Amino acid sequence: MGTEERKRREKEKRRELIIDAAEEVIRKKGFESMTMDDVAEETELSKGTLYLYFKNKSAIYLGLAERGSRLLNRRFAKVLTIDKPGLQLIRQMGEEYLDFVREQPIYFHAFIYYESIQDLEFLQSDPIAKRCEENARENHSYITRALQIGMQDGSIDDSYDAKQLAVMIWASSRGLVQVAYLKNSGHHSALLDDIELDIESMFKSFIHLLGEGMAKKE
Amino acid sequence: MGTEERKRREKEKRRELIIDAAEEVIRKKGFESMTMDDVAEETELSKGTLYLYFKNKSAIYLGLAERGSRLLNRRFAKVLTIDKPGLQLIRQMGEEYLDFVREQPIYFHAFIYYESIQDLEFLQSDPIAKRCEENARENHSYITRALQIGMQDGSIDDSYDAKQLAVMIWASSRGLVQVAYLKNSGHHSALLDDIELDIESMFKSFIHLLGEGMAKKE
DNA sequence: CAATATAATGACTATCAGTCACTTTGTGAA
DNA sequence: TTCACAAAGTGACTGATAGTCATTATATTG
Repeated sequence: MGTEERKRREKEKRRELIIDAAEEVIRKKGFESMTMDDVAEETELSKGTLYLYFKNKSAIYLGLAERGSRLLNRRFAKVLTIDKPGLQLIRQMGEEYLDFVREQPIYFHAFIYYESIQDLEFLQSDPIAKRCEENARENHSYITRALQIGMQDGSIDDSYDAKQLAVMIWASSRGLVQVAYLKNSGHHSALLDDIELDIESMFKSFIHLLGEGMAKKE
Repeated sequence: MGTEERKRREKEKRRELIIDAAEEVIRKKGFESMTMDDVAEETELSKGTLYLYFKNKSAIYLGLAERGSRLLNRRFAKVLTIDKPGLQLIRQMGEEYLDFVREQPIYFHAFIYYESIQDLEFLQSDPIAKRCEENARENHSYITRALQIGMQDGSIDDSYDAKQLAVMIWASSRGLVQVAYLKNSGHHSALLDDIELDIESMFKSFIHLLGEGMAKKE
């Protein structure tokens, strides 16, 4: 009988509901202020039950990061279906990343949280952490793919190593996007206010700069 | 009598000692695991006394960020004294940043912490937070200065806005440097391991890429 | 329907940030 | 030097909250 299977699916569904609730609580109270009691109330479960579905609070945050990285990957995958030069695809992915952070800042916060986890044991044993890792890998592969396309169509200098370049683009964009995140979320910074910069145009400018650097020289 | 002044200095000294202790505790136990009791023990003060010098635990972390940003600024200021083309100076600052994070990862962690603070009230009232802000501004001015030098000596394309470009360089480098930090600190990432990349060379490559992008075209 | 397994519960414990009534130390006037 | 007062220091206490576990409720199955 498919009881076994049904149970597994129901458990997965419940996990998703708990993550939904966590998202809702964070929307109301902020990321760091979320408590397990809040999530319990929001889900209408008891606190103890939460721990049947998630090892600890970290695991819930990780669940958010996993969901976020999945959503981001979906956007990137879509970009790859567009028929344009590789360099354009990279540009488009940058735009998507920025939009993503603006529309769903909670997930970006969860990424930051994920990266702050130092507990190796936890990172290697938890299946959600594993999926985060896989998602990061998938994300990297999309960027690499776009670069390879660009190298073939001549829009990107093929003397670079695509995989390494992908890491560079990913990491540096992350830095830029984080600035966007900081501006959006509470963290006020007079420096950023002063410099008359809407992030949008700065990001465009940055991608242009990268493009210049990557472009094939004659 | 200079009693007033002496007291002020002693208070400042004590604050520094507490930050020293916090650093030591973090070295032993990790950033997030530091407790006020730990710091109290390390300083051989009572917990209550800590609160006479720091409003709360956040303020101690902030103290670390302030110290860190001061040290980083010192490095950047030094670079500016070198007589080389602007583009070279930017390159050198990148190297310094990377070294800094490798040698003093605790401060970089404190930067991340600082950025995660959302409490506007606290950020605007706390004098240490103010100094962090000032340090960030100073840091930005060093990068801007190097860019301006580069624009004058022709090593950097002067069609960019120096201030805006400085933010872009700062933010993107931050992303790269963070990868270095992740590799060093506990956070294991199979993705980063797989791609045969020592950060050193990737960072060099990135600065080269930026350089290409910023370089004056004929 | 009874026996057993699985899921859910919430009172409880441990930890830790932050407080405050009390004690100790320092200062300056008599 | 001594006393009164102020400033600095203390640690037991409180409140919040992550995580546990003995107990209860529900589902499954022979």
